[in-house]
Amino acid sequence: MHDEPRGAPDYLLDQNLSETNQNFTFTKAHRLLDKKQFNRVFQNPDKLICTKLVLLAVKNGLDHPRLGLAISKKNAKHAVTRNWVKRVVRESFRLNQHLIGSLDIVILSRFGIVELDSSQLKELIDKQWAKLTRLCAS
RNA sequence: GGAGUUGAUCAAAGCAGUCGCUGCUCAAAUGUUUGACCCUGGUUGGUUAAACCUUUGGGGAGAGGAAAGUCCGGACUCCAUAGGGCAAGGUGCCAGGUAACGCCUGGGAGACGCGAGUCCACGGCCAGUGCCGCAGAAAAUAUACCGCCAGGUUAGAUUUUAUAACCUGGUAAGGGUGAAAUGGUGCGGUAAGAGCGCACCGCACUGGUGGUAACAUCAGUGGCAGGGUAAACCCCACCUGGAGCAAGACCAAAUAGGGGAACGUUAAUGCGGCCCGUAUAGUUCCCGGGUAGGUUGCUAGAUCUAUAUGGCGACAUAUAGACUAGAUGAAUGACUGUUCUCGACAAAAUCCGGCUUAUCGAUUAACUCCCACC
RNA sequence: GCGGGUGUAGUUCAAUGGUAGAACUCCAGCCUUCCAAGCUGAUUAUGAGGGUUCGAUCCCCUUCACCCGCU
Repeated sequence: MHDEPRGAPDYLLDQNLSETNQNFTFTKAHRLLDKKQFNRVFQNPDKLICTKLVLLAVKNGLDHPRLGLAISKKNAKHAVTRNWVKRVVRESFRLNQHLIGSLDIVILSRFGIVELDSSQLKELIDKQWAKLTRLCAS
């Protein structure tokens, strides 16, 4: 994936929708920023629940997906582990963003997420993106 | 060489590469706005400058010793400039340091250790009050249960001695209870005893010496004050106004800046313990309406590093140099290769000074004890 | 982030510094053909670690867990 050609800015990508001119940035445009945007997702979402995570998704009408995280203090006690979960999820989102449709996604943690190690969590999340896209397309 | 004591410094394991995140800075491009100029009757338009948004490229920076707990103390902001009294709370050997402290340094008393050293909420129950369960004679004005001793009466007895019971008096040595019982040991003394007397120890008072002081030490006097508890009320000395960056300020947008009722200058609110004092000119309830963001505060400071001087030290002063996170659903990660000893506790959120708690280790300085050798 | 509060049997609550108690629950027995109800009996606790005190649920310190308020 590191051999992808680079240099094409986003506004060009938006114009011709080329599959070859992808890049893998993660800016504020790719996040849910305020309470309104979060509430919109919590209103009427498509849910995908597995043992350690809950994913909520809703279509957003933009050209790219957006991500929001809600990792509670109850499930991940220390700030270090909360930050670790967020970073792994964000990294996976960044690398897989072009496989996901135009969705607003909120990810919640469930009990036991601390027991996973870094590679297990990454593998788990990588699987969820494809499932989620199929769920929302149907 | 071994065993220890006290500090100081470091600590995302290190190196290389690719992708990515948040500020800062430089350059370029597109766009928007504003100003000036040009063409023109006017508009459109063109040139140039500045600011802003977005994108691209380059450079550089980017979690801790505890960032934690929120246990103390400050800065800062608003309430009134932070006032007076009472209440409430805190601190508590002495001297110093500090912006301040419940912190730190040095010294003293006490306890522990062979020692280097360590620990220590360490004012006052002869100002007053309260409490001390059970047990015990008695738990605070001391008292007299068992004892011990003397005298008397009665019983018994040939008589005396001795014995038993009762009464009166003396005693605080001995006994048992308890966490705690009115100085300890020894000698003298006595009917038995007792600081009744003496020696030593302890205690209290007075004076001298050393020390800024806490205190230490010496001499004399008194014969002995008087239980514990103040992290019980309390007394004494000192300190403390309240709320907290979700404090507060500004901008844009929107508006209801409305209607009704009640209270009211001897009053209401600020003033969130109470009163005084003081400031403001309204305040409260009901109906109805609205609810929403952005910027700033936000990191240059009781700052850090080095040197010199003063001080036992905490620390202070002077000179030179450095700029070292500032996010806002919240930034430090992922992957690949490689090396080793296979990597603890753990993430800034206004900022500092401490304390406490968690913690794999590494380096280093000073000192103590033991063993061996010279 | 800032500021408050609470920890006692399995549950809900009491308890001047002096043997931690009540109700419900659970268990055993009695009663009943059996179950329920009733009666009798028994088990079970001061979040943890220190300190003050002769003696701490209580007073003080540290720590852990939980709850609440403020955009």
